Amino acid sequence: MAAKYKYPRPALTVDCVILGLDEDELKVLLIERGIEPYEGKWAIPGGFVVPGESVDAAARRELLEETGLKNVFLEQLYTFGDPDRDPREHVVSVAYYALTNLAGHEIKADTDARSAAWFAVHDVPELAFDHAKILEVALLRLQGKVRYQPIGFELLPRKFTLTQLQKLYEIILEKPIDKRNFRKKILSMDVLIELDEIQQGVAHRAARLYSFNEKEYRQKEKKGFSFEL
Amino acid sequence: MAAKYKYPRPALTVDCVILGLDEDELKVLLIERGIEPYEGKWAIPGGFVVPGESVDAAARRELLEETGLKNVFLEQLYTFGDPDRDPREHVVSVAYYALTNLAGHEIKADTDARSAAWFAVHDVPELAFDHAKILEVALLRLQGKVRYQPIGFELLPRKFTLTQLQKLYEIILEKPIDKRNFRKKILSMDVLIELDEIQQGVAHRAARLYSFNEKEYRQKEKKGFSFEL
DNA sequence: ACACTTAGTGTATTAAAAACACATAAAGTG
DNA sequence: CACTTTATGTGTTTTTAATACACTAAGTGT
Repeated sequence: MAAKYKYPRPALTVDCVILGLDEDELKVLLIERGIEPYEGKWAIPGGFVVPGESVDAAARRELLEETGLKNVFLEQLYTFGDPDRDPREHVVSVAYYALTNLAGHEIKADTDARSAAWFAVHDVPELAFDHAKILEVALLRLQGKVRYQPIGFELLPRKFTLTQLQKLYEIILEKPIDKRNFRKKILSMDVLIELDEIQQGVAHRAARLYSFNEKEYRQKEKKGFSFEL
Repeated sequence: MAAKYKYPRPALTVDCVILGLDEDELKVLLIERGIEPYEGKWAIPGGFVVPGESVDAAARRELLEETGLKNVFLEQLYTFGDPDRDPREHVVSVAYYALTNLAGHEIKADTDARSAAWFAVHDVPELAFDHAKILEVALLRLQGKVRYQPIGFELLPRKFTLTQLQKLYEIILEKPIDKRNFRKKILSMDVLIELDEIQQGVAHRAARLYSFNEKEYRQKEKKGFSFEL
C-alpha cells in the first residue's frame, strides 16, 4: 500500500457540497468527523483520490459511499490548494457541488460511525478545515449558474408546481420574484410539460403539476436557445 | 528529495493558458517540449506543485519561470483529473488562464532550452496531453466571463482607443458589434477615463485614448453595480 | 486640393422587464 | 351548508433596455 516517489507531492482529496431543498430552505449535508484533526467538528463529506480513478469518479464515489446518493447532479466547483488548509500536511482538495431533492432520496445517515445531518445553509455549525469557504463558494456558484442553466430542477421532485419552482428561485437568489412575470417567462421557454395532474393533500386549491422537459431543452440548447431567468 | 507515503497519490501539476491580443487575433503562448512524453510537441506551460506552496502560487511561479510574466491577471480555470491524461502515471492538473497584453511584456522565449511561441488560438499545432481540451475550456471561459467582468482590459495596453476595445470584444465573442451602441454602453458605465491624449502615428484621424478606471469600478461593484456588456 | 481611412455622433423602432390586482377553486370550520 | 381560509391562475400598461441605422469630421499621404 505504501508508495515512494522521487519528489514529494501534496495529497489530493475531493469534497462534495451536497445541497437539498427542504420546504423553504436550502440545506447542506454535513458529517461529523470521528477522527482528528477537527474531531467532533462538522465537515463537508469527502475523501482521498485514489490514483487511477478520475477526480470526477472520486467525487461520485465519495458521494455514494458517504450518502448513498447516485445519479445526482454533480459538478466541479473549484480547487482549494492552500498549504495550510489542513494542519497535517499540504492537502489539495478539488471541491464539487451536488444538487438533490431532499424529499426524494433517503440519506443513509451513518456510514462509518459518523453521523450525517442536514443544516440550513445559512445556519451551519463551525466547520472543519476551510469548508466554510467551500460552502460559500458553492452557494455563489449556484446563484450564478441557476440563472442561465436549468439546474434548479435538480432540487425539486420530478413533478412540481410553478409555485414551488418560483419559491426555489427566490430561496436561491434571495430575493422575491413577481408571480405573473415568473410564470410568463418560464412557460414561454417551452421546457416545462404541463401534466394532467394536480397537487394532492393540500388544504386549498390544488395547483397543477409540471415536469421539466430535459429532452426538449437539450434540443433547444443545440439550436442556440439559452435558458435565462 | 524522495518521498514516501502510506498510500499512493496522484501527481499534481498546474498548467497556464496564457492569452494575449495581437492586432486582430487572440494568441496563446505555447512551449515546445524538450523531453518525453510528447517530446517535440507543443504544450501549455506548466509544472509540478511543490508541497508547501499554494496551488495559486505554483501557477504564478510557473508563469514567471516559463515566460517572465509577473503581475498579470491569472485565474483558476478547471481541474483536469483523468487518470490517462498523462501516459506516465496519474497526473492531476489544475489549469489556470492568464491574460496579458502581447505588446507590453516581452516574453523571454527560451527558459530551459525549449522554445516558446505565440499561436493564433484557432490555429495551434497538435498539442501534448489533453492541452487542446484545456485551451478550449479557457476560451469558453473567457467568452463567458468577458461579458460580465471587465477582464478584457487585461489584454489591452493601459491606454487604448474605443475602437481597439470594441475589436477586442468582437474577437473574443466572435461576432460583430455596432459601433455606436458599443460606445454608448461602455461609456454609460462610467468606468473609463477619457484621457487628454490621442493616438500617435496613424495614417488617419487619430482616436482619443482611454484608460480603465479600476478604482471606480471596484467602488461601483461594491454598491451592486454590475459590468455587463 | 483631393483621395483615403478611421473617428465620432443621435434618433427612431422594437423588444424585454417590471409593476400591478382580482376572481377562482378547493378544503376546513362551526 | 354557508362561510372562512388559503393559495391558484390570469393580462395589461408602463418603463427600460436593445437594436438598427448613415453621415460629417479629422487627419495623412500623394
